[in-house]
Amino acid sequence: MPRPRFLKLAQEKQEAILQAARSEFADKGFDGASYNRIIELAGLSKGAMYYYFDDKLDVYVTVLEQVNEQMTKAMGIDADWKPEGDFWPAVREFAVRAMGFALEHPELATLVKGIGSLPRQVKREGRLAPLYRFWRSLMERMLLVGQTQGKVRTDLPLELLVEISVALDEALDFWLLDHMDELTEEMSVEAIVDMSLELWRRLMAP
Amino acid sequence: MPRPRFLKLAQEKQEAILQAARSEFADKGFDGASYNRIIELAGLSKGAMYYYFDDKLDVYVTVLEQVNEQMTKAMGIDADWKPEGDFWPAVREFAVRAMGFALEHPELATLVKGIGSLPRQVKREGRLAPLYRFWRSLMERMLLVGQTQGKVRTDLPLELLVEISVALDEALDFWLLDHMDELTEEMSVEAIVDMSLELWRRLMAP
Amino acid sequence: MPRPRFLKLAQEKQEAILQAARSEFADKGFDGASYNRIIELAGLSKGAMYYYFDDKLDVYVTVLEQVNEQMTKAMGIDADWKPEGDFWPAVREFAVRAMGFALEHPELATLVKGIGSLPRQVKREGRLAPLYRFWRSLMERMLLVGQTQGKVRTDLPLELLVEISVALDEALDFWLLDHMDELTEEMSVEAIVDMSLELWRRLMAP
Amino acid sequence: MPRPRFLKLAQEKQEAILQAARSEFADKGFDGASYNRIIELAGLSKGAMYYYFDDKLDVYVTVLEQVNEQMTKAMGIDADWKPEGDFWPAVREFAVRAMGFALEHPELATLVKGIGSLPRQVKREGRLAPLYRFWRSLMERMLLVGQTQGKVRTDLPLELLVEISVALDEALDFWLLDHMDELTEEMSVEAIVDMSLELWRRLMAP
DNA sequence: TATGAATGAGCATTCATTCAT
DNA sequence: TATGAATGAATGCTCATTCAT
Repeated sequence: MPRPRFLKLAQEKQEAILQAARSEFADKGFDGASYNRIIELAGLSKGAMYYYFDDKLDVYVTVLEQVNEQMTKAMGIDADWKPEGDFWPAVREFAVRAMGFALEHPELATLVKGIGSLPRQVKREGRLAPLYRFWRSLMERMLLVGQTQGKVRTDLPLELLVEISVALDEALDFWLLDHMDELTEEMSVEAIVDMSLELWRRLMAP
Repeated sequence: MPRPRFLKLAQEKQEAILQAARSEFADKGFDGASYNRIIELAGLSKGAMYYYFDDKLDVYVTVLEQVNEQMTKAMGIDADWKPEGDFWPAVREFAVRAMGFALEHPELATLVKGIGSLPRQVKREGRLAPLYRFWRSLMERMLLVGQTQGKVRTDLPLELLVEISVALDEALDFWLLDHMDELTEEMSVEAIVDMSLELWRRLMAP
Repeated sequence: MPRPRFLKLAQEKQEAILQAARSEFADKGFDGASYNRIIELAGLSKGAMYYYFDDKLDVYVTVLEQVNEQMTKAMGIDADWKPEGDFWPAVREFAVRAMGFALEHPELATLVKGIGSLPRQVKREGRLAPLYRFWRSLMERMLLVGQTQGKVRTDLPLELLVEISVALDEALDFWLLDHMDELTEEMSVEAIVDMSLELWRRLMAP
Repeated sequence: MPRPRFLKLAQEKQEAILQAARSEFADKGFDGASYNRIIELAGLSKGAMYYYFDDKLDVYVTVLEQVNEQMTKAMGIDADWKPEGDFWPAVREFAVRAMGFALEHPELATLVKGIGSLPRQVKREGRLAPLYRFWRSLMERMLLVGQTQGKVRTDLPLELLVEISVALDEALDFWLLDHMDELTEEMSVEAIVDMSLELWRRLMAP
């Protein structure tokens, strides 16, 4: 965790540092990113950065946590969120908000996606684990509610449903990122979401 | 491309070099792999390696090309392959062969999957592009045949269908890799393929 | 010397700081010890530590001085101590007490032994010198008394006698540390002391 | 071990590199020595040094091995050397040669003494172990011969005898190093050796 | 009195690549 | 054809100390 010192820094300075890290990590992924470059970009001395953060991973996690916080805040959810009322409409509402956030902050989306390619151990056991599990468990809880309401199939392992749901989501994001220019003109966020949900519903329907 | 000189080498020597590269790349991915280690493992001199190959990427691509060749050979397909006869049965036949190959050569499967996490530019523009496109276009041609036969939806862009098909495929592979131990005892390759195809069919059905 | 400020601190606080330093120095030696780690362990600020002590060496010396004080107190000797009465019995009494202390506080013993491996200059000229000389002069005075009583040889330079006496002592300590487990069961402290003294007597006898 | 490449270097170059390492290690010990400084002193690029040696420890060990070789060569002994004929005269002959070497190459003596202060594990288990054991076992074999001839006591554990023998030896070396100037004028090497042996004989006599 | 932010040289090591031979 | 010596910037990280507040 960033040492508390970091949190006492002027907001602008914190943001400058995190921005430097964010763009480097988004660009190159965790391994590819150069901590030295981040430090230089942030305009700090070596020592200062190690005064604020334990190490490279610490900065990475901090960046992701911040992104996560922004995202959940923007979407109005927390760690216990579950769809309420009818399953599919509730999910749709959720998806619209998520998509909206992703479209507004593509860099952050890229960043989050980077987690996927980390070695298992890192994302499953270390400081990154809670974050990694947050989204998986969110999806899991959603699917469970769906199953309870009889809207989601129960013939496959839940874990598999989560895995392919995440994959579908990523693929769609990817594709959208590539075709953003052409799309946003002719399709509304809502239309995009509906298309995505239609696909997901196909996979999950009982 | 490997300099022609490489192809003049004794088969065993070629294979020794590629084997070294293969295991390092499969283990660590492209970025993580150490070219030095590959060279050492291959048992030849620095200079020799640079005599045979342009650079690290060149070796990587060569390895992938070889894997590709093995794979297509084992599956009895070529660059123009298309399903013949009824769409879904033909696809199933294809999938069984693909899955069989992956189960027999998990290292090679890992290797191929590594491509996904390369920077776009590398895989879309450089020497890697043809390979990357080979499978995409294979999938594309398959889907086209499906559409012709009225078995695959035509309301979404073909490219999007390809994207999500690939993603689903990878997610399944990933999950299978994780649960191999538990599965192979109770499920046959065919059963696994059927489960996968059922999912795919859901997405692709008109 | 620790700034007088340090001595005005509450005893507990002083002790907490010294304890932190003691364990780090005992563990890693002077060079190997991290001053940062000591400060962190002591639970105070960088500035505070530099407010109380000049630098790393200052803390080290202070720790050693404290150990020395404890040790001399426990052994009931002071800077002017000399054996009284018959030489060898008096020395034996002294040795028993010393050995007892070392067995009760092995960490402190380790600490003291660390001095030996410091660069000459540091231990002979700087702030460490008095301490370093304390024990040497103690040994010197003991030997002088022995010579006066005709129990210690006079054919070699006193300084050489001191040197080999110290070396023998350290070697025995070392060996004892290594074989403590096996020994303490079968040998009493007194027996160990007798063995040590027998060796020393051989070297020193006229 | 130094990569074979190193051994193919021109003698002068090898020697220049080792000389740089030797003086730095002799001066500062293993931990204290800066590999960077050695490299700079040797006039090599970073990469070159790592081309010749695995790492810092590798260089250190190489230096010590070379010293060892020089020393054993100069003394005309090998790994199996044992005193022959009457014990004490044979030992004396050996000691004269050893002392001669040490007086001629004080730097090398310092170097060897540095081993003592390394962490146990390093000197007992790693690449350094053989060297460390060479001298101990030499001493051990000598003492065994002495015991066989009835010239060395058998009432104490051999290991302890070795330990205190080594310590005595080091203490004498130390002292001699300090008083070289005053001594060499008035005492011959032989006289010094006799003094040393007299001390050792006292400790070892039955 | 006391803080804790900041420094920046230093550490050992790895990297892909070049090039004279 | 083939070698292997050589490069030097780059890696993430630690260090004891200073100093404005």
